Amino acid sequence: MPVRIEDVAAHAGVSVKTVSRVLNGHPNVRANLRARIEASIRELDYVPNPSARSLAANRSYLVALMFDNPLAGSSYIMELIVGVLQACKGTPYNAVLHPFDAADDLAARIGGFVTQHRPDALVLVPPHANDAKLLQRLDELDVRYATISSKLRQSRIDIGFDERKAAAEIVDHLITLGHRCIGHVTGLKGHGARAWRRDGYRDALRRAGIDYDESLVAEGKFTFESGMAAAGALLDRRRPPTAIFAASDDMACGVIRAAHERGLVVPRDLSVCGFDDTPVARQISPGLTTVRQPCREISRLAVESVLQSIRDPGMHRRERVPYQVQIRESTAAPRKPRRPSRSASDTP
Amino acid sequence: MPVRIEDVAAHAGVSVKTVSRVLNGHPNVRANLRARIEASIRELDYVPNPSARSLAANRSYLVALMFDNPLAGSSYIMELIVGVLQACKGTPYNAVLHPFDAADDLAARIGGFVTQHRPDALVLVPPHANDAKLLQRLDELDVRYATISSKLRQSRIDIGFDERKAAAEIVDHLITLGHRCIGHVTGLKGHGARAWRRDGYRDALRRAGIDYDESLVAEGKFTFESGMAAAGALLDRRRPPTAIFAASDDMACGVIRAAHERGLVVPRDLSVCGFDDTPVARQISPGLTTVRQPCREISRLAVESVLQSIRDPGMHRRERVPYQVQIRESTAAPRKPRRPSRSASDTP
DNA sequence: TGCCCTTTTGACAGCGCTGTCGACGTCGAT
DNA sequence: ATCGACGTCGACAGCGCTGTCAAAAGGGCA
Repeated sequence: MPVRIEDVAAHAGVSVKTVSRVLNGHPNVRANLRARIEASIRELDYVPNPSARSLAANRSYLVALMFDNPLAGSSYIMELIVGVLQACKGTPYNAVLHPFDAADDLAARIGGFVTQHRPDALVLVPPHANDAKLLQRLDELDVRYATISSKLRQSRIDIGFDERKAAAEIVDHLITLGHRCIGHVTGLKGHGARAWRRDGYRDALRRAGIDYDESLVAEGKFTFESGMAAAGALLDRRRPPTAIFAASDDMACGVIRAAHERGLVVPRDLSVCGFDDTPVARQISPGLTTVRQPCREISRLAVESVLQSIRDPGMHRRERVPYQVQIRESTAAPRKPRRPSRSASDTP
Repeated sequence: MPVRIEDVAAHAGVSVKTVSRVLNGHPNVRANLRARIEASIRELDYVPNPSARSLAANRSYLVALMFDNPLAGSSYIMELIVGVLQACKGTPYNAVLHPFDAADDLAARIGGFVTQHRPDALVLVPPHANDAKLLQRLDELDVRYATISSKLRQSRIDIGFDERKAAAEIVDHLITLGHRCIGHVTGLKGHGARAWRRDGYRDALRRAGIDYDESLVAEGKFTFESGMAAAGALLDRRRPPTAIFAASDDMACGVIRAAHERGLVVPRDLSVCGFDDTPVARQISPGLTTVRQPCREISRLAVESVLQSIRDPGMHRRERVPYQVQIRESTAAPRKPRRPSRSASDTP
């Protein structure tokens, strides 16, 4: 039923092979011939059959985005997906999604996965992107991959942004507002994001000459509940922080919940900031001050890079894309001035 | 490099064709032969090459989920995706995602899309699922599709849930709490969800003997901003409602923002409920009372059904899956009793 | 046992494209 | 003018599987 490469060849008066060359952007086709063939393609509305292409060329034209299964539903992944789709648009590549339990031994199972789906390229996000054994196995299997925000040097193609600098910048913002006692809720162990964001927090304190107080740092796991629990511990201290920097928006929401439960009003009694700029940051009241993580751009670049690396296997790329600090209403100057003596009247 | 069907045939001592029959679940293979072949498949770790299959069988083994482009990033789509992936797991089918601007004339462009990607089945969500011309064109092209929450009878396979009943139920909840003056923020015109949820709102009022007041219904578009604007209008009325039912969680968040801006505390001064149970409903403070829309199950059923319809073209299916009303902290009894005379003291 | 009909199995072609390899044309250097 | 080197193009086989169709095997009945 549909038009085949053969029809195009006949229409343009050339061999099938030459049409194929034009389709695949091969050099060594004279310009006028190329133009004639391209015209025929347009005229006949020809689109190559992906299955036939895959079979003959022994490529799947598939890019697999692998992500952690329990995280499915997070807007982070959705944003990444959008970027991946953008990158595939206009190429013969298609995106396929593969949730994988991080609990499983992925390094062991990846072989089966690859022979089954034969993706031409993989895009890995944390925690998979931080799995050294997995990356090594992929190298052995000679499968191209790009990582996103991996903490491993091992990955030849990695896209991310300077999370440490961003974290420092947002903590700077709190310091500029006048906060001196700033709590931090960390991310999940093993994630690069955890260390980078915490280090940024430290950097900002150091620059401002504020002592780093271990007891102001509470363990989180990037989730709402973990943020709530961690904030509870911080707020129940004898001398609670006037501001809390949570390493993710979800956790920041948990912090706000914990504050509300204790009768605190944000930002009057507590400034809160998050990280990621997920949709909830905009929708919560007050709007959450946070760092806009350029997910779409990151995954778009990751896909573009990894596709490029198919042609140029030796390729390396380590790109940090620009981010943006989003100041909203959840951060404000602390209520009490630093010297408690001045404000005796405001406790009723 | 990898094992081919030929290897399996040799190992089992049968012809390639018989192995193919087993792979595709054809009848007319004697049980003992089938068992032997299945054993060989397992032993050799054989997985059929999808491209070769597609080419020979003239099927793509692709299910396309088409959604509206600007909506990308919504957790609704992400949930649907998860369901689609679940349904594909264990089948030879793969899911591909296709964002499409609803603004474009999809009915005209779908032909090109289909010849390009050759999906075996489509899953359509609103607004595409409500595009009569699109569905008609798909029928002409003989492409199987399933719709999700379509308002059109035309669709032979549609999965959804009883949104009208669910809306009535959540408004019942407000009435039971004692609210009599309940506002409603509608969804976007053209969506079935808009009409169903508004009708449910009306049903509940009617059952409770409360007059339907047109001026308590404000136009929304399912987005945060539209909810905020609509709530603003309702709250600035001479006699503002004591509760607002927004037709989506995003809009409910907008309602809460509008309330905050007017110095109102939720739920003390205003009860708010939403619809969908997106992640934000859990993370916002106070937690949002809403209806849990079983997205994953819906899309999973949609895919299962549409794949089934490939074998049985005459198939019809119109399934309503169970939903759940999620009561959280954003709804409470109204502050002032209905008779204003009793409460003279509480205005300072 | 022999016949016919049904069920089970296999030989073969071909899906639509690309890789290989060889033929031909073109150009510059000798 | 001759030759080689390179650039350009086409014939052909074959990627790994399934559809078609015919052959073989089984089964019921006379």
